[in-house]
Amino acid sequence: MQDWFDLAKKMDSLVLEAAATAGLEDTFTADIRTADPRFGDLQANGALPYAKRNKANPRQIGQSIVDLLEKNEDLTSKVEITLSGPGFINFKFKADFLQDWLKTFSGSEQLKKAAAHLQENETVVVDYSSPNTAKQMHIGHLRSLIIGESICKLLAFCGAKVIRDNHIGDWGTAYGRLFYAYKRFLDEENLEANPLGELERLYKLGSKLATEDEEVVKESREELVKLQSEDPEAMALWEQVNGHSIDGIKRVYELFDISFDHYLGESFYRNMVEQVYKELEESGLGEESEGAWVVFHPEHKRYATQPFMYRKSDGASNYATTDLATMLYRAEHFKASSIIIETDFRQKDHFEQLELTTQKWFEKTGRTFPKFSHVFHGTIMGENGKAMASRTGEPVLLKDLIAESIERAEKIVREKNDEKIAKGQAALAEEEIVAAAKVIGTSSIRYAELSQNRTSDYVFAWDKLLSFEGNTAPYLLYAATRIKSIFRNFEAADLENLADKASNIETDEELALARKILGFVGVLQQTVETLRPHLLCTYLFELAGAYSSFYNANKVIVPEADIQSRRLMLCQRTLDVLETGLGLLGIPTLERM
RNA sequence: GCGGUAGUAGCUCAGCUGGAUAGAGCAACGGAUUUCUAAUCCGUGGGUCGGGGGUUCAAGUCCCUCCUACCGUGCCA
Repeated sequence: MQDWFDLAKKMDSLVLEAAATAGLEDTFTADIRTADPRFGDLQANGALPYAKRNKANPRQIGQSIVDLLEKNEDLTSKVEITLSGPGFINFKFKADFLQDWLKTFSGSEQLKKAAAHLQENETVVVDYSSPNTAKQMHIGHLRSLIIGESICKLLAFCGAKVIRDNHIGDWGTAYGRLFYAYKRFLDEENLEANPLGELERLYKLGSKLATEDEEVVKESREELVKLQSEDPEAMALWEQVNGHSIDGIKRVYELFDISFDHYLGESFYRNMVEQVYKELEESGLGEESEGAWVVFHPEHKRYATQPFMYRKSDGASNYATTDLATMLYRAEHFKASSIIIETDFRQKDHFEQLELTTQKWFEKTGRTFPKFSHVFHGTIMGENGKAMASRTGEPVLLKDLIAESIERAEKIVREKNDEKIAKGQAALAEEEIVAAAKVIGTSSIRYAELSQNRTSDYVFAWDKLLSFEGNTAPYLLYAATRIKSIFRNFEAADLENLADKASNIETDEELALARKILGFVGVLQQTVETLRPHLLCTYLFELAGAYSSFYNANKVIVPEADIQSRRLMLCQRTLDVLETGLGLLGIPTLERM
């Protein structure tokens, strides 16, 4: 039974085996996918394209495979096999099999253990969030942080070794102006209370003064030159500013319960740029153009003429240089088999050029090029169709966004609680209300972010984000809470080994729920392959829907012990998958809400 | 100019990389509640998948061509 965890994979191998026995060429692919529930659970569509390529009759090809599969008694005891339409092979799992599966893969630990082979032996460096220092985190930083963290959790769950690396922008040209202002206008109290706010204020002040006064520009440039030549005094100030900056950033991460393994910002790579210059020149990839050093890719339609500049005409490095050094460090020091960078879609060109360049550079120097993925996301739009901003035109700060979300959530929790009191139901204690509001508030922001296809822009609307209906975090949290509420009627011992005491699942709602639970593995795999968490969200929403339908139509606590056991078992498995899935999105469940 | 990402129900979005009669949620309308938490469930109506052409057994999905929005395109990151 263990090899049935990944149903699509199992069916794929069985169909391929049958195809080979039937004498089909090895160009045959099973093409397993989830089927429309009308037809079954899974379907194999491979007969159609194969027949087309070989000018054969697809139904005959399909029939020859079905005939062979039918001879496998172990298989036919589990699955109903039918051929239909132009040559689709449909598989419908029998109720006994659903039951066996639920019995075998019980509990989130079991799920995790079984999932751990999907990405085993992978070492993945994930670069996400990566804000610039000396600026407060605002709504523009939200997507990378939330999506990146979820990707990390997904990969780790599937058995990968994950290294969370925050590639902060801490060595940019902004420092000259910041230092100029810092030395003259620092408000120490504010720095203590709100380090990022104060640094941002100083940076803006320095920038403003520079536009008004040539002398400021000159002095700022001198500050930057001192820093880049690693003048001790400038470095000490930089260390101090950076320390405050990272403290401020971490305060925001704490609100989301996120932490990084490394903060290897651009500054970390400053002494490796010489090696990049040298190797790119020696390998013949780099060339001088208009006074700067660049890489062209003649085979590429656009990058044949659009340069990848890694050294400016004044001899200084830029972010291409540090990114190249970063690729090298991640490959050699972390021995990454895969590198993922999560940013805004506007940096697509840069990362395509980075990938092409690094690939050639590593090839010429005999290094192994890890798998590279630039995972990008669209813009969060305001309701006016432009990038999200507050009334003053400034981007909304993340700490304010979360605070408002929690506040709104608390209001709703209190309203619902008052209704409970009015109906004479058990009310939530004050701490429970506050804790629930915190979970609901932050989870709502997270889920709104993750449930969107990341490549698209999306419209941010408070009423949608905090809507407690539809495909939202509260809907899922509520489903989990109802399950736990049922369990509170039992002693822990009553809930053990339910599968052994259960009769066969039989109602439509029980069967539909069981099928949905089995679908988790396929969705997990697809989510990890495409690095698109919204696939998991869609699934969890459907799972919660299947549970709610079941809950409304089938009473769990009933006099018949065997029926009660099987329904409790379904509740347990639903909760396992729900908690596991929500956990991968960074969302904890609640006991009561 | 070149290139990228989008355009699917009134609104917000899915659509598993070419599969069977295009799906959800919200909003609208009709129903279910002596509750294992109704923050729920069941049902109804709603579509020229931006327009046009093409490829094939099969196109929302692929190729061409227009239209619209946002974005990138040599010294910011």
